[in-house]
Amino acid sequence: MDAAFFDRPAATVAAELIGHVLLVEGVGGAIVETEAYDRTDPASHSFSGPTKRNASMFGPPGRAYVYRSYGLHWCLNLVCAPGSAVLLRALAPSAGLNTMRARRGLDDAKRLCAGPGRLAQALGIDFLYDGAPIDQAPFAWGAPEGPVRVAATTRIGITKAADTPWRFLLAGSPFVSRPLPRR
DNA sequence: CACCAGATCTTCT
DNA sequence: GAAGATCTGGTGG
Repeated sequence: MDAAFFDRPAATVAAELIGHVLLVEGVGGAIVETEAYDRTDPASHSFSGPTKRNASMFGPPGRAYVYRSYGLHWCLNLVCAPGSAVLLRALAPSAGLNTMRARRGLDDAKRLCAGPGRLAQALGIDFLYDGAPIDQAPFAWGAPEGPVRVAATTRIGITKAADTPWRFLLAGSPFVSRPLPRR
């Protein structure tokens, strides 16, 4: 998993990331839910051009873009082709469970990393990680451990481009933030 | 389980 | 001023 992997359209990377294991300081698990945002996407932070907040999205691929959501949560993105990024929305926790439980003040593994704010809190992500290279320590990657079935659906919590099917999840996973809609 | 308010930062109007 | 890539704890069915 080197920087070149991320130097492609965000939707491609978002789909391929499903099932890969991500660890930060040895804490994490398999990615089960992602969303893609790009430069031409009205829902994206990068749509209106660079700002102080989104500067990382316009920097080199393979870095982190961390922003504050609703004034209190951190959200972790992986920067892809210029102006695009993948939002990490959920993990299936497998390493450092007790660390995540302590950070989240919660026992239930199904809710430890189910949602972008929860995931960032469980992994100890904050603004200090903004711009950090994700192909180096403290980040570590592992290949999917079995067959991966990826489902695509619409993204959550947005009003613009609400019909764009750029949310990807591991079919049948109990660790996603919200289940795949019926039909 | 559905709905709702509150917390409170960054950008844009 | 208002809206937003959210989460939590409350109330009510």
